[in-house]
Amino acid sequence: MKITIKEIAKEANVSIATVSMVINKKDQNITEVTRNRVLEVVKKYNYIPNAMAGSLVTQRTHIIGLVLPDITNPFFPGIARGAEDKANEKGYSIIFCNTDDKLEVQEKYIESLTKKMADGIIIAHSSSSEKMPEILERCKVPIILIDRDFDSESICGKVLVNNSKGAHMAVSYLVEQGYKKISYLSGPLKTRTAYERLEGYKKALWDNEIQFDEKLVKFGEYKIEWGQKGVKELLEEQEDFDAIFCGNDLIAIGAMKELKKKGYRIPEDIGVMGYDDIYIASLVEPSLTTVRQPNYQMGYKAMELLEERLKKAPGSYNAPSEMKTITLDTEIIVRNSVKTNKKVKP
Amino acid sequence: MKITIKEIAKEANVSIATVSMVINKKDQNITEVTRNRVLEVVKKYNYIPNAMAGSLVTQRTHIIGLVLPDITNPFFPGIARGAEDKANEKGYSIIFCNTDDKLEVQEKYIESLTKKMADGIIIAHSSSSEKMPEILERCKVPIILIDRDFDSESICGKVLVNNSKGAHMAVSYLVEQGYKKISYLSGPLKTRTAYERLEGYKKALWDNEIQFDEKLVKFGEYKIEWGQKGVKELLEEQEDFDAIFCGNDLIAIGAMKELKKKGYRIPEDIGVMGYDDIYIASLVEPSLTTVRQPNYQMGYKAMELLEERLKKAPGSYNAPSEMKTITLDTEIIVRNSVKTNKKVKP
DNA sequence: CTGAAAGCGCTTACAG
DNA sequence: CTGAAAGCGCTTACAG
Repeated sequence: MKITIKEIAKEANVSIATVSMVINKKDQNITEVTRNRVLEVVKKYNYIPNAMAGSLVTQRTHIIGLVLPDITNPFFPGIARGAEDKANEKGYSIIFCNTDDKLEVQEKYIESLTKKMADGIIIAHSSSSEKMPEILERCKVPIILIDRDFDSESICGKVLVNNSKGAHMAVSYLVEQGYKKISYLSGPLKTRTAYERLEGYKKALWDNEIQFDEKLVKFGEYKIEWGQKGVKELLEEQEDFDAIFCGNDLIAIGAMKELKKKGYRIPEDIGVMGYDDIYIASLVEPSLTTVRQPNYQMGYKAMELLEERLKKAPGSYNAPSEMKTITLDTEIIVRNSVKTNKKVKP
Repeated sequence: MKITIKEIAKEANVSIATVSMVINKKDQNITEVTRNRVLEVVKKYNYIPNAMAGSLVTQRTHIIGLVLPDITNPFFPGIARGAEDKANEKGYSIIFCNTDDKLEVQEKYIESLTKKMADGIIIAHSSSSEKMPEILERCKVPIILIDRDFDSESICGKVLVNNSKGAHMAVSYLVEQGYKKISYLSGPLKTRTAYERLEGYKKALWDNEIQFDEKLVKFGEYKIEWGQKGVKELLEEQEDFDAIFCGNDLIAIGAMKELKKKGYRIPEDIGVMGYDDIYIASLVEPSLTTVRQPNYQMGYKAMELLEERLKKAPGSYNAPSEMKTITLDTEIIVRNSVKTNKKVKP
């Protein structure tokens, strides 16, 4: 069936050791002539070495496990793509797994990855659980955490997003545009994102010497409907607001819909900021200004971190002192072509 | 470092052959006592066998390559998820690759998968190329094609979508609702999808004894802007139409936007059908009726096909006679809560 | 019912 | 500069 190193060696009249060296470019000590002879035979038979056999002796598979809740959730493809790009660059392959945020499933995948001798694991850990599954604790390979923070001895790196800073940027941007009474239509407070963004919102107000008014902060769901409802509530309660910082893009879309329905112009009358910069937002509300999550970067950086770790000797993997955390910043995407008339004077 | 079968065997006072048999459940011939002794030691040391070592002798890695243009394109996560679910069910892992529709990249990935001894490959082949890359032709493992058709000896299965039938269903649905002058706002005709959907559109008209009118068919891009522009054109040209079948959801969104702007009510005055059923559509136009692509099914079925093939002996893989094609049907997703007043009488 | 041995396809000291 | 040999961690006939 498939041709092996043995056949190549025989055909080229050299030992398999020589073939191996030529193929792996460890051939400083091989004559030009021999090398070429080998290379020719390799080409002639389209010989592709069996990496698994090699892995068995090198103890490196160049396989990385990427454990995500669900690739179908628009949040994750960017991460996957980033990780895959970096992996490819460095000669790694990525096995991906969908856990649906279920701990048993996650455990099963970790075990499968362990069996298949993955060199490392990048994981967006299930938020639902308070404790790291035992199997991860026991896991012998380097683990990089993404997006969701978590403390554990066995983690060798983290790549997180600065939600608080993102919110701070968003609110500061609104202030810069001249808005002063900024409402926050948040997602559910029990989510870490909502909480962190609330912190950023408060800090931005503080930094700009704007009084925090809790009546302007409302908690709902990360859905379009909540954006509509939230705006309705604000209007009904006759709150005095001139801008809305929305917990995510869906809320922003809902808010804009409702505002437009009531006859407000955006951003002239009322400013609106989204968060997450999902594809949909730019299609539905082409003028929506949003905070973009660095998803691609997150995946890319995670893989980068992992690769650096893997360059080291297997022994020194999980020294806790070696833990590295990267916190990525978000970015403001301004799409408003219309100028607000609330611009502050320079 | 990691414990091996040798240690387990020694600790349990049996040979490694026995341990292997117990672990792989080929233990019909092993005494209850021996088995338990082995199992105990396995548990004690949390022994997880090295699958790669096994693969070397069984010639099966239980790794499948999934080659896609770009996981970031909303069309693909569903496919990936479907494939992964089935793979997981059957004990396979999936390595995923993004080719960006570039042939060189695709070749590189195929080679990498070959090196890593993937048992099979599921591929959405780059549309840009006319010929199958040589490396795929040479590829020794079973290959399943998804979404994009292509002829090649080395293909052992295909999972495609019946675009023509999908369009037929969509147009028939509109007819059923009482609409009679149905326009088709298509994507670019050079794409296979646009062409096939056009065929379905024509056939549906024919089957319902409606005269085909080429002035009602317009080709543009798969974008919101084209939906708006297309409607504008139809109105300006004073075409007589009472429904629009749109080439995809984005076009449908644009069309609905424009129609509403001009004061038409949907679906009372004018019916609109989308195609693809992307997430965005249901958010933006909650009442839009669409044709749903069976993406998840496509991935799932592809993996199923592959797994069946892999159960057979390695020798019989690529017999062309064994080629199986699965054509999946689309599904109409009706979201209109409002009833059209054009309903045909029963 | 269980074990000794061969072998999967490589890499890597080590000798020469 | 190149080859013989050991070994990576398993599975699988084959003996007994």
